[in-house]
Amino acid sequence: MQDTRSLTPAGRRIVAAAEELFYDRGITAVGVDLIAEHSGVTKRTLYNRFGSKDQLVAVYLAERDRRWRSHVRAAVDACDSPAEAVLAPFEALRTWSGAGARGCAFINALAELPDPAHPAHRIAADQKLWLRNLFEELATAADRPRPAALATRLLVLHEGALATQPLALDTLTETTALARALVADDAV
Amino acid sequence: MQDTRSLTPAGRRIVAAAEELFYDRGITAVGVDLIAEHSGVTKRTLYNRFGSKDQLVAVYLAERDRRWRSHVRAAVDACDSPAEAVLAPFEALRTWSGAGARGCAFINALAELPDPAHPAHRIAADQKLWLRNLFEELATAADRPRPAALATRLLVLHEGALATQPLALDTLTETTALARALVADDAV
DNA sequence: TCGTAGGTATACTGATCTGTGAACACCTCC
DNA sequence: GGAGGTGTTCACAGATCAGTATACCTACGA
Repeated sequence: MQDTRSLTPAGRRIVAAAEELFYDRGITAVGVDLIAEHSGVTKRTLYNRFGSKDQLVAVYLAERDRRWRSHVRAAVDACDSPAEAVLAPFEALRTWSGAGARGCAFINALAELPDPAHPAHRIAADQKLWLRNLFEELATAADRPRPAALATRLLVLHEGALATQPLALDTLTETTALARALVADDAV
Repeated sequence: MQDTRSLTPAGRRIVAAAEELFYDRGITAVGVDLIAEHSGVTKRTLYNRFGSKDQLVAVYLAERDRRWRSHVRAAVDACDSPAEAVLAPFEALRTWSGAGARGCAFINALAELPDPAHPAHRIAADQKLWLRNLFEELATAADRPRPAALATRLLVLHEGALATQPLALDTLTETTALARALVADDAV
């Protein structure tokens, strides 16, 4: 859709406020008036920029997706070995959002917007598919056997750690350990 | 809270309609008028039984939790060996809801109701904790080493399979295979 | 026979939410 | 100096939603 950097200053502030409010309080629970107020902008401007709330939701998810991918890519680039790079998304998850333990923004969005025709569905599905393919690429680069199956397993582990995040069970360390074992041990 | 069997006939129909509608379309998106209409009951009766929509949401989640636990227990009891029983929740997940691929009702509820004071949070957290403890009990009964760590890993796998369910990637078979390997192989 | 519980029918209140209309101000670039 | 893009102010429409009020009906047990 639209790129954030091509937006006007007011548009960027709106997206920033939407990112925080939608994620923290839920999409349906947050009204456009609240977003306008938090971004110091009139509701009229919001509608002039984005046309509808649904469009703003799509921009919000696309922007979060963009930031997340960039965060993961940075973690991958920071790795020394290809084997270590396979685990980079888990390291990225650890450093992504310390306090804001509200789980995955895309899974949450799907929960609130059941209509498959909503643009949020494509964005969410694309994001997970992207991560799965990244896992497969990294596994291939690290010369792991059966990279496709390994990628699916790592994706499930990743989403499981993300989904159990709001439960305050501290599952990430155990999950990362298991992922490391999966990547290291060819037998499993 | 209230047990379903202690409810009046109209009350049971309301809970049944709420279960279907809340799960399929989302809690916030479904109004009390729609639930009353689908259960063939007046809105007045709904409020006489449950007092508020929040209360009805809590009853809905508690009832789904009860049904899910009973489903898992049945799968556990149907197993021949203790080692097989550790994997029963994954088998239960496979036979739980074939078509309704909307992910975990409790995670979805948390996404829509961010207020930690809402009764839904306690119910959801209790459900995941119950599953984790069940995994630990089953792992102990099957004489697996480090049952606590294994239970956490199996919980993450379970939640990961559930979270990726709406994405239509068919992750459950791969996840079950990994869980089986985890239970079988003491090294990992 | 009478009271009580469960339920119906219908209209209504008050709040909230998305989205629009119209007039006006500022700034930059041609 | 005019035009167009950006944003403001403020009122308002239209819809939806949670929850209430009032009156009435029926079955059943003491």
